[in-house]
Amino acid sequence: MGKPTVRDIAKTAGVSLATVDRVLNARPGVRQKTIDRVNEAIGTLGYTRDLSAANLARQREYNFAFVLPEGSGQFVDTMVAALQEAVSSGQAERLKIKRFGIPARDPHATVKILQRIGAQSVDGIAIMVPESPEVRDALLRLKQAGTAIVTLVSDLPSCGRDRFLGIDNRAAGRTAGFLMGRFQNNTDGKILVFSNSMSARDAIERRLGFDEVLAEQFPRLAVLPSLEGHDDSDRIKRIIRRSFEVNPDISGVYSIGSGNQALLEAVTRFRQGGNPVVIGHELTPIMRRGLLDDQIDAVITQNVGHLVRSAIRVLRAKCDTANLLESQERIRTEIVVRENLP
Amino acid sequence: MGKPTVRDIAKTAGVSLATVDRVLNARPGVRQKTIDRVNEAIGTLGYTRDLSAANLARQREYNFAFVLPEGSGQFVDTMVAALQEAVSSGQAERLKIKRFGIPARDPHATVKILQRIGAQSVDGIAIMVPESPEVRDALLRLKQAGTAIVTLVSDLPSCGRDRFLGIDNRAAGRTAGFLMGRFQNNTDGKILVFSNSMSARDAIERRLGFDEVLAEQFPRLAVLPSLEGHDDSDRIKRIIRRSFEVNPDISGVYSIGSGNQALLEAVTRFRQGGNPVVIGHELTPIMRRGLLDDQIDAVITQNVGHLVRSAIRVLRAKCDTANLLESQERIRTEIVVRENLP
DNA sequence: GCAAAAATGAGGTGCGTACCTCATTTTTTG
DNA sequence: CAAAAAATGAGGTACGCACCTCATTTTTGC
Repeated sequence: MGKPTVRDIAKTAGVSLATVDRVLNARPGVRQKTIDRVNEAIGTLGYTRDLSAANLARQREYNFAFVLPEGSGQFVDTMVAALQEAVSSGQAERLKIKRFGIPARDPHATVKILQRIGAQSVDGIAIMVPESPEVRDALLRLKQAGTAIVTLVSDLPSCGRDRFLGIDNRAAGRTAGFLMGRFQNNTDGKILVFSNSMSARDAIERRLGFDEVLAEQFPRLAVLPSLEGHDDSDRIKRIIRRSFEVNPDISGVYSIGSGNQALLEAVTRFRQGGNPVVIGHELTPIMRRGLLDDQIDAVITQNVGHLVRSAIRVLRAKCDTANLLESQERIRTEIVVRENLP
Repeated sequence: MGKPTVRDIAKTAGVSLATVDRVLNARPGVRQKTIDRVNEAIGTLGYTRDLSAANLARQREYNFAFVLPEGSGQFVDTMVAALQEAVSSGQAERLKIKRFGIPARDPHATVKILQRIGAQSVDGIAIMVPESPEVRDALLRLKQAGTAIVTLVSDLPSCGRDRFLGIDNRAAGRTAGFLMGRFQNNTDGKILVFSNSMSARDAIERRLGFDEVLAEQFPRLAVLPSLEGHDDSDRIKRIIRRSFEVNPDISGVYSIGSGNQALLEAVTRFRQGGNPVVIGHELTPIMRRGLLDDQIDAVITQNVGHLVRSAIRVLRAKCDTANLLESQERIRTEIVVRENLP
C-alpha cells in the first residue's frame, strides 16, 4: 500500500470524505469530537497531504515580493542576479515574484512601497532594509494581515518576521578577526577598519566580533577607530592615504561593509608582499578580482544564491504551513581565499 | 492567461489532444511533420510540462539507491545521517531511497550489490566508492540499462556517470596548503602529511594541490613523504611519534583523509601554543571537537547535507529529463575554523 | 416531543497530465 | 484503385486533493 490518502482517513475515522475535507481545511461545521476522531486517524495512518496534488487542485499561486535596496553596490546586484536565476530556471513552480527597489536610507519611501505591496494580494515578503521604526511598523501591519515575512542579510528586530536569513554577523566579524590574527603571526601592528555598510546593525555586530577575537587571541594587534566612507570615492582614497601616513605600522585592513573599488585601490597602493593583510566581506565581482590579483587575502561571505532560494522555500513553507528542513536553511559564514574561490 | 497547457498546444498546432500527448511522451505513430508542428506550438507558447501534475497522473515513484562504504569512519556516518534527514523530513516527495553498505576496499562485493540493484527497478544510483575496473564496468552496464548515476565525493572516471558531486580535491589540497602557509608566516619548517584516505584518487589529488601551493608560495616549508595510517590506531600513534622524534622542526601537520581520532591524539601531544599548525579535511564530530578544543586550526570540508540533497535533485532531474539550476549543484570547498563553525 | 439548528453524507467538478481504446481519416503500397 | 497500413481524432479514466451543493441525519433548546 502506498501513501494513505483522504479516502483512507475517511474509512479509518468512519466519516465521509466531506468531513475529512472540512477538518483538513479547517472549515466550520464539525463537532470537536469528530475533529478529534479524524485527527486520530490521520495520526495513526501517518497521513501527509500530497502538496503537489493540493496545489494543483487549488490552482495555488504564490505571490512573493522581494524588497531590496536600489543602486547600493555590487552585493545587491549579485542578489538580484541570483533571484532572476532562481525564477527563470523554472525551479519556481507556481511562483510569481516581483522585485521592488527601495532608495537607500529612505524609510519613508520603503513604507510607501510596503503599503503598495499590502494593497496587492502578496503572500510573502523577503526584505533587506536598514532598520527603522517606520518600516518595522509597516511590516508589523503586513504580518497582521497574514503576509509571511523573512528578513534578508540584516535582521529587523520585533517586526514580526517569520525568520531571518543571513549570517550571524558577530560570528562573521569574529572569523575576520581570527584570520586577521592568524595571517600575521605574532607581530605587533595596527588594524585599519573601514566601514561602508548600508546597515548600521551589520557593521556594529561585525565590528564587535572582530574586536572580541583580537582582544582575546591577538593582543599585539591594535584596532584603530572605524573610518567611514560614505560612498564617496575621493573621500575614501583621501582618508585611507592619511591613515597610512599617520600610522606607518598598519599591518591589516578590515573592510566591514561589502566590497568597494575605491577602498581596494587605495589600499593596494600601500600593500607590498602581502602586507598589510586585507580582509573584507561579500564575494562580489570586485572582491573576486581582488582575491585573484592578490590584493585581498580573504573574504568572509554568504552564498547569495542559497540565500535567495532559501527565502523562497521558507516563504512557501510558511504559506503552506508546511515544515522545512532546518539544516538546509542555515546560511553559513563562508571563508573564501584565492584557492577555494568558487 | 496562466501557464499554457496541453489544450493550448493542441489548439495552436491544430491537432488533437491525443496527438499532443503522443508527441510529448514520445509515443510512436506520429508523422515527423506533425511532430514538428506540435513542437513549434510548444516553442511559441513557451509551454512547460507541469511536473507535479505529471507526477500525480503518472503515479511516479523515484527509486534511488545510495551506495556508500560501510564502517569506514565518521565521514560516511554524517552522510548517512544527512540522507536520513533528507528522507524523513518529507522533502523527498514520491521518493524511495534505499541505502546499500559496501565493505571498504572490496570491489567484488560492490559489483555484486550493483547487480542486485540492477535486478530491481532502480531509477537512479548515487555511489561513493574507490575506483576499480570491475565497479566501473558494472556501472556502465547499469547506465546502459537506463539508470541515472551520480558519483559522490570521489569521482569514477569513464563509468558513464551523469555527474560527479563533490569538491575539486586538487583545489581542496591547494586551499589546505594555502592556509598551512599563511598560518605560519615566513618560518622554516617541515610539514608532516598523514593519509588515511579511503580512496587513492582523493588523496593523490589533494596532495598534489597541497604540494603545488607550498612550492609556489611557501618555499620555506618542506613537505615530508606521506605517512599511511591503514586504520590502525596503535600504528598511527607510533609512526606519528617517531616522525616527531626524527623531525623536531615539524611546524605543520596535514591530514589528507577525513578526521581521525588516533591522529589527533598523537599530534596533540606535540602541540603547544598552536604549533604545529594542524589542518585536516571533513567536518566530522571529531574534527569539530578538535576545532573547539584548539587542537586543529582549520578544516577543509564539503557540506554533506548539500551533497546528499544535490544528489537527489540531480538524479530526479535526470529521470525527468528536466534541467536544473547548475549553480545550486556546485559543491563548495569550505573552510571552517573555530569562529565560523556551523 | 417538536421545531430549529447544527452536523454529516453523498456526490459532483476541476486542476494538468498520463495512458488507454476504438473509430475515422489519411497515406502508402502492390 | 483497392486493400493494407499508418496516422489522427474523440473520448474516457485516473491521480489526490479542494471546493461546492443539497439532501439527510443528528443534536439542541424550549
